[in-house]
Amino acid sequence: MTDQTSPRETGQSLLYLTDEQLGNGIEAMFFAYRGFTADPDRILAEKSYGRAHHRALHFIRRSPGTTVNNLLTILGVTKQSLNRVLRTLIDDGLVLNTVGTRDRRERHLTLTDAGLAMEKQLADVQRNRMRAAYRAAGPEAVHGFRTVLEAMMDPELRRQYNGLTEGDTT
Amino acid sequence: MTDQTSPRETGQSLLYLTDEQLGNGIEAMFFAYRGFTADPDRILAEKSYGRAHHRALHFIRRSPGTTVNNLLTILGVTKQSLNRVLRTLIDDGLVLNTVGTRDRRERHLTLTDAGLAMEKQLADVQRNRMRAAYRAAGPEAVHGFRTVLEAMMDPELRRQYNGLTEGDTT
DNA sequence: AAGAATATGTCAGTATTGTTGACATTCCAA
DNA sequence: TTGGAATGTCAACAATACTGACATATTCTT
Repeated sequence: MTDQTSPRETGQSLLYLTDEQLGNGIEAMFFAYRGFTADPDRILAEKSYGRAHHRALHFIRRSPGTTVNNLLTILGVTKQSLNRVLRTLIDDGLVLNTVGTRDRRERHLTLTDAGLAMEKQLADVQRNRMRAAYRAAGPEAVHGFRTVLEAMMDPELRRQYNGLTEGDTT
Repeated sequence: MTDQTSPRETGQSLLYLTDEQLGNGIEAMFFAYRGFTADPDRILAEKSYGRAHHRALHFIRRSPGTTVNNLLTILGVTKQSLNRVLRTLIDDGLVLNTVGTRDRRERHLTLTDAGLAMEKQLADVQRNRMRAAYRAAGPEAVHGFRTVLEAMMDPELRRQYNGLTEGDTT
């Protein structure tokens, strides 16, 4: 059997991290991410959309009026890849693409009512799972969860993330 | 600003979970998973492999002698998809495919020395990030992290996961 | 005003990873 | 001995990513 995480090590240094313990965390991420995407995926499949559409809808709702470039940075994909997804969302009337007023080269992206409804439907099932997990685990676990996830991000992504979640002390 | 997680709610029930708090957790998963896969992805790209190869190597090392069917269940893909990946790994001499002794229809998968080396190279960088995150977050956060991830899995995947990590009380 | 730089969009080609469906082989078990 | 399970393989297709090249409109800089 594996040795437990030593309770002697509290605070900042966590010694005795065996490869196996770390590997279990890695597998936990893998399996949890599967669960994390499972519910939206089922809805998306019905509507012939994919995860890429979900991500676009999510971040446009999150930052209404965001520019294409900003979205590219957050999503970390190429403009060609994003454009394909945005094209279908715009054509299907879920996303509005408006020329910028200050800088007319920019396109500002917002969700239409239909887009908002779609995003909500996806967000709801994903939040439901999240809520259930949070409730089952308890507030202290949730805090630790968020702390570890944040520490796992690339520094640049962490900045993006912190910019989005300002004011949330969960 | 968002209200904090109420310290009154400790233990099992966590009320006051706003959509925004849950959404932040969702984004944390998204950004953290990007970080989680970033390091192995860089190595894989050099060698013209993908994440699918990494996952196969990981779980074969984890359960040496596992059957194709077992791997299919764990990975949650079709046999055609897995077979394509296994084919290249076998042809490249990273995975051994041996006929079962008890049931000769089954194929038992194990890593060759080259496969073990490759898997270790990938696991090392992924564990390094994990270790850094764990250290930065501290043991209690790690415990919470694992608890929430486990609660987020589909029940069936959780069973798979618990089967693999038996004895780890981290 | 000319030219550089920026933001966006688009076309073409390619790779990875997933899917279905069909079919063959091998072999265990009733 | 036959039915079904485990495995492998072929073919076609779809989603999502990539690179590279190029076009257009706009803004900034000199």
